[in-house]
This record gives sequence, structure tokens and C-alpha cells, in this order.
Amino acid sequence: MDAAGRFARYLASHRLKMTRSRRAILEEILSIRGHFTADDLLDHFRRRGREVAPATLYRTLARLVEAGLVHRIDMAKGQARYEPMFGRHHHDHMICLRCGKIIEFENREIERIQAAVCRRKKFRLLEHTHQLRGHCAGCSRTGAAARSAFASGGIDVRSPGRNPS
Amino acid sequence: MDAAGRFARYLASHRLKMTRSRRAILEEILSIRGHFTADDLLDHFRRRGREVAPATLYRTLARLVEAGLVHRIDMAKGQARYEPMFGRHHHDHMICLRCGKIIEFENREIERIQAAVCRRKKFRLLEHTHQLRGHCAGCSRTGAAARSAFASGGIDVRSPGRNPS
DNA sequence: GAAAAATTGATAATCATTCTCAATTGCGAG
DNA sequence: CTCGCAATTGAGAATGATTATCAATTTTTC
Ligand SMILES: [Mn+2]
Ligand SMILES: [Mn+2]
Ligand SMILES: [Zn+2]
Ligand SMILES: [Zn+2]
Repeated sequence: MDAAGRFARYLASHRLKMTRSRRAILEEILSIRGHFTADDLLDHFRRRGREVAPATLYRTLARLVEAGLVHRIDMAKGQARYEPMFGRHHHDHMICLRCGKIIEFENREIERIQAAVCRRKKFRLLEHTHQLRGHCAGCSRTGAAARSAFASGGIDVRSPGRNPS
Repeated sequence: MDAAGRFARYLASHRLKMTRSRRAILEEILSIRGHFTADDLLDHFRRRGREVAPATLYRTLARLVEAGLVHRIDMAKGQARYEPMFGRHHHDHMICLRCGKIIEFENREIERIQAAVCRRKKFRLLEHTHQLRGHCAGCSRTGAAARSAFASGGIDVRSPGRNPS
């Protein structure tokens, strides 16, 4: 089933309604490839005239996360990032502290060991985050000259395709 | 060298002063075993009459983190946790979503693979967080009855000794 | 001990996100 | 279709942990 269908099913099973705003937000997210912030989306809408209130966007993002269609990435500070998870599998992130770029990685071995550690401690694992912070290839090369797009908002919006590694 | 000495050295090398407040804060932290929030510390001080302004505490905690004597654990929401890192080595955390307990774990294998992944992507790793969230042994056992000490502040303050695993 | 430099603390500011609540909309029943 | 009611929306206020301001105070230096 497609994303819209899955969302509809989720809404129905929770006595929630498929409204114009929710449809528009899902639509907009599906058109994005990569990671984005709530503000990124608000900007997109503003530019197209179609306004969506922040409260509504935040509420809908929470629903989409609930429904498993979107993943939320909590940063140590500043805004959270989101990414569409439709048709993708779990992965973790490397975050460049210079330019803000987000690189995805996926490692079965780590996940396996992680599960084993939890088993040993009798810990029922529900979710996890594994964030690697440092300098991306580009920023390591170009000394201190890297334009710090991080602070000023020029954040990454790119994904390495369906199967990151 | 002891913690106070290391802090003194750090301060000196940064043209900073060893003040009464900074000494008191470090002292207090050393007396704690386990994880704590800024508010936990403020409470301790308040109870002993010796007041310390929040601004001062936050500033000092930042210095201690800089100096490598304290580690800061950013939670997805709510206050950050801190823990003394004096004489301890790196480890990561499992966080119980029911009772808030923090369990430490350390796994060389994961860290090794993590480093390899970074090498492959030419990413210069500077720091990382690996948080496992779920239910601790106790909370898994006692169904939904677990008192949610998390929201109400009764957070863990315990460490499994010098060498977690 | 005085001057210079750093620190403190009261207070205001930040800022992403959530809350409130009156007005609006979606939708199932009739 | 049209009601009726529950769910949703949006404007604006509230939250809450942390940081910024800045005058008064403490430390260190000379
Ligand atoms: Mn991703
Ligand atoms: Mn710890
Ligand atoms: Zn970079
Ligand atoms: Zn627990």
C-alpha cells in the first residue's frame, strides 16, 4: 500500500480524520528526499501560498511518526530533523559538526550486538539512536575554511538512495 | 592527578579562576555516584544553605565538560543528564522509558565497527551517542504497574561501579 | 592594596515545541 | 442531502531548559 493509504488506515483506526492539511503535509513530505526540519516544511508551504499553522504541522508530524511513516531525529540542540521512512529500513546517522550534512549508515553487525547487550541486561529494547558526530570528508579536507552552513540553516537535504551503507 | 587538580590545570590553561563556587560544584559532583541533572545539584546546594545561581552552575558544568571531567547526556526531551567521568572510561546508556533508570553498557566490538564505518565514509569521528531506550528488567516484569518515576523526577542515581559492561 | 580581569547572580531573553480555546470542518447517520 | 457532533485548525499564549546581559563582587596580579 502507498503512503497515503497507510496514513489513511492509521487515521481510521484511531478515529481521526483525513483533512486537507494532513493530506497536504504528507504530500509535501513525500516530495522531499532527505532530512528536513519543521521549519523547512513551513517555508515550502509559505512559498506556495498554502499556509499551514505550526501547531498543525507539529501535530501532524507527531501522527506520522506514530504511524511509522516518518522518523524523527532529535538533535542535541536546535530543531529536530524528520525524514520519510516509507519503504525504507532503519538506519543511523553521522552528523557533520561543520556543515551540518547528515550521512546515513546501516550496520547489521552493530544492531545484532546491541540486541545481545540488551538481552544480557534483560532490557526490552524499544528504540535507539546511534549518532556519530564529527567532520564529513569534505569538511575534513578543506581545513577551517568550511562555510558553517550548520548554524545559518543551509542544511543537507540529500539521501544516498534506498539502501544506505 | 585528582579531579580538583585536573580542573585547576584546565582553568589555569584558560586564564580562568578557581573560585569558591567552582570548587563547591566540583566537590558536590564528586560526591555523587551516578547520573544527575542540573536541578539535582541545585537542590543539593539549596538544602545545605549554600546557594548557587543556576547561571553559575550551568556555566561551570560547561567548563567541566570542556575539561573532560564530566560527561553530558542529552536526552530527547527534558533536562540533560550529567555524570562524573573522572577515572572512568567511555560507555553508553540504556534508558528505561518507564522508571527513567539509566543502565550503562560498554562494548568494544560496537565501538570498533563504528570506527570502521567512519573510516569507510572518510568521516572523522569526534564524538558519538548510542542510546538504547526501552524497559528495564524491573519494569518489564511488573506490567503496567510500574510507578512512572520518570515524569515525576525520581530519577536514577546509581552506577554499576568502575567498569560497566 | 589597587587596578585589571574574571565571575557571579538577578533577571530577561531564547526558541522549539506544546497548549488553549473559539471557530471551522469532516463525516457518518438518518 | 443535511444534521449534528466529534475532530481539527489556527492564533496566540505558555512552557521550560538553557543562555545572555550587565552591574556588583571576587580573584589574581603587580
Ligand atoms: Mn536518515
Ligand atoms: Mn553513565
Ligand atoms: Zn561537513
Ligand atoms: Zn524501569
